[in-house]
Amino acid sequence: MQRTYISGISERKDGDEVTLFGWVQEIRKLKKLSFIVLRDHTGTVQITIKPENVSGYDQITSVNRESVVSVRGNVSFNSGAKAGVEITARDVKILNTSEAPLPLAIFEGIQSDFETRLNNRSLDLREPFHNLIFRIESSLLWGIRKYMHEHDFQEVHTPKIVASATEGGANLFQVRYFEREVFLNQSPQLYKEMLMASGMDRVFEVGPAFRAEEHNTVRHLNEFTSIDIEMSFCDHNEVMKVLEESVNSGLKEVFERYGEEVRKINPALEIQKLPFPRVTYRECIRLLSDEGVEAKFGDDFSPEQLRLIGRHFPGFYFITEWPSEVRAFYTMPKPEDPEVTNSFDLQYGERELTSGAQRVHDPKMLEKRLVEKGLNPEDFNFHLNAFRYGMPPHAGWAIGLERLTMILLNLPNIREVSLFPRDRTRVVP
RNA sequence: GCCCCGAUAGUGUAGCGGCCUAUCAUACGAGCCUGUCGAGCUCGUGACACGGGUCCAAAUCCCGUUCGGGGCGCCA
Repeated sequence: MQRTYISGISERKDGDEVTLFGWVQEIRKLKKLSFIVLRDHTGTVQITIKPENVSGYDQITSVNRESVVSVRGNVSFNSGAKAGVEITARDVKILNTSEAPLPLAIFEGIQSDFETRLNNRSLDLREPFHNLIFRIESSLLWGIRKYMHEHDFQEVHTPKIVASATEGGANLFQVRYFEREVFLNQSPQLYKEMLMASGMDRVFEVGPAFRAEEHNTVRHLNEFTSIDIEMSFCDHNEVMKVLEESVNSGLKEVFERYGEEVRKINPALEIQKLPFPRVTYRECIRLLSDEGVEAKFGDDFSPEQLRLIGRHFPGFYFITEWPSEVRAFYTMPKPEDPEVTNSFDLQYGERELTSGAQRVHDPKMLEKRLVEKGLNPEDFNFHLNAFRYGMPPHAGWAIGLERLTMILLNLPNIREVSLFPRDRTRVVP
């Protein structure tokens, strides 16, 4: 007995016997026969059940919606079913029943609140679109991973449990670690740099990052998936190239697999020609001032300002050469203009996707930058040690997988792209 | 952290001082009908977040609490 997926039925011949597994999405009970709409992760199909063909007819046709069943039956292409095909059941087994009523509306033409959906996330994910989001995310990541492997990047896994609140900036979650207090890492940054000192040359990591920020917005999560790379003997320009190429590789994979669906969800999305436009931070300030909006050098752009800038650059573009005030201590100053850095953000319209930069590789300069940022170099000894015995010049970036997927599908809330989102208040389920 | 907004059946909503023993849809239950396919029809089930106050009268107005949504700030 071999399982057939619902999407595979169309390849069968009329009369073929198939065995399907799935959920009962709908039951229509008539006098002389009944119909079940059966769903698996590949689609839905109508099952025709006649009392004379199956045993346990009454029990089968009175099962609650969303119960799990197996169906053995024959493919029928000439049945009058609107979909053009249906299955004439020979044997239906109830594998597990579902309670009723359901705690949220999935197939009733009613849009439940996101809150209700998240409280019942496993049920919510049965809804084909919600499910599709994650298959697309998986393809996207696969496309990026493929690019990394093809370009000689080694996938690594750095610790998420770390000893000290090191990097300044974002707040860390404190957790108990036996008799000590430790932290959940906010980024693999320091570790992937240390791997440059170990001669790994090109690494990438896909893993969770934790931010104890009390933000309450549609684009922030307190736990998200970070795609990180670090690369030796290169500057920011080379990793920007890696970034745009890998993003395109991810998009290509998505279009190959889910092109039809994605074009429906977000018709504006396309694989953009390389290179993506580059605009410097200073140019952005000028651009804003031309529009009559004051922007002070040394400040980050506000959402409002990013909206204005984004209007000039539909799609992907880089904002480069950020002032050192708004960049982390490890960011390399631009040699011929040290007020700014060899850094960049990848943007999509008004939305920020990535931060990256060439890093400081000289331990003396790194120490100096730590002090300038008000941090204590002592706390960074584990990191600085890696720089004392021959650290190559290097650069890298980090991109949020959820942000990227959200932009791709033009979704209004990043939580849609997280299976079980962690935000300011939600830690369950 | 600041500002604004909200909470009515399982789900999603209408109502915004008396016409509310609260609308509609969907769900759920009973039945009728029909190769159905967003099925149709009939009947039924089911709710004003919590606590206080104002008022002759509160789902409706006020205060507090809890929970939620959005914006900003913060945020590699």
